Amino acid sequence: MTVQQKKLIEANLTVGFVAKRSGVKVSTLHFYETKGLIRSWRNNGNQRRYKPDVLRRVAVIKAAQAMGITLEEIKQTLATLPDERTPTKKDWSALSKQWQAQLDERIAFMQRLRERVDGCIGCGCLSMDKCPIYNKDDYLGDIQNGAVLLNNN
Amino acid sequence: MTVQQKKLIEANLTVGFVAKRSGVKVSTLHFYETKGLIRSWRNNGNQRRYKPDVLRRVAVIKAAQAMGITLEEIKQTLATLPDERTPTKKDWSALSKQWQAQLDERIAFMQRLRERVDGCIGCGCLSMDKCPIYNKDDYLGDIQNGAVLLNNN
DNA sequence: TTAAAACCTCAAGTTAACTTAAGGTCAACA
DNA sequence: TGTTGACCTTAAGTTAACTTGAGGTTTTAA
Repeated sequence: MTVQQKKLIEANLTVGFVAKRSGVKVSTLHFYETKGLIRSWRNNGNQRRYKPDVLRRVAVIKAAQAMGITLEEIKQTLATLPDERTPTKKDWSALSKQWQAQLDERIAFMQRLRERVDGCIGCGCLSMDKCPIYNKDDYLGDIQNGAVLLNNN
Repeated sequence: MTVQQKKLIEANLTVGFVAKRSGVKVSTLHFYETKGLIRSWRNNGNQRRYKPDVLRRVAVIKAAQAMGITLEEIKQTLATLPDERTPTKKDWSALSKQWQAQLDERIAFMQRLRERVDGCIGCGCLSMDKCPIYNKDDYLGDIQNGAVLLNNN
């Protein structure tokens, strides 16, 4: 049995192990901890140790980010998970529900935007008086409080 | 006839006018200019003047941003517009086509993500050995080069 | 037991996309 | 003709989400 397998079974994960398994850097885990998104305890030598469910947490954080949710919002939502016990299926389900709705909204927004792009940006009405694209009340109002997609490469 | 109407007709827009009409700040227009996204010439008193099509350009920039396209990418795409003449319907159409495809991709990505969130984050398989969420090759691979949505409030 | 690998903290750096500030010039209108 | 509002430039500040570096300690494995 390797050390890592042992660690896994003992449910007592090192930061390096969590980093490798979750696909984020050690520095990111440190960072998430300072932001209150994940938690750890320390061993005798002051090194971080994690419960296995941190992996799910990180996965959820990443998924939520990919949906366009900020770390701050994610933190808020993760805070609704139980503090004392390990989250159950039901707990994670509730999170999923919250973000589902947001995601639906964003998809709808993008679809409206696509129509707009198709219908308006490519349209022939280059006159400033007539083209709705020139009217920010009509056009940008939607975008103002909408979503922004970014590449994270 | 107001001064602004006059300006419009003379096709010789001030930065303040463009800012108001396009819904961005004057500093943003300055910024876009330094980034090569829009252009202006100067009057005798060294003040910026714009052609009316700058309004469409800014609108297009905003729309593209809302689709998750970075300013750098937008710049690349805008560079395909003709330099010498005012862009026509056809020119803008071509841009629209390029971004349509990207937008479609992103929407599809989000939809996959939603399924994933629904099926996986909320699922019961909290075991690290079995749940695909713990396997970054299977799960995070998609996200790695995917999109990130942010609020821009 | 000892050297390398992994870990620690804290401060500073990074990128995108802007915004704000300071200090000065120009233009519009009463 | 003055004064207020619009502009100008340049530099520095801002926010999110991390990353990098320096200098030092702990663990692991041969």
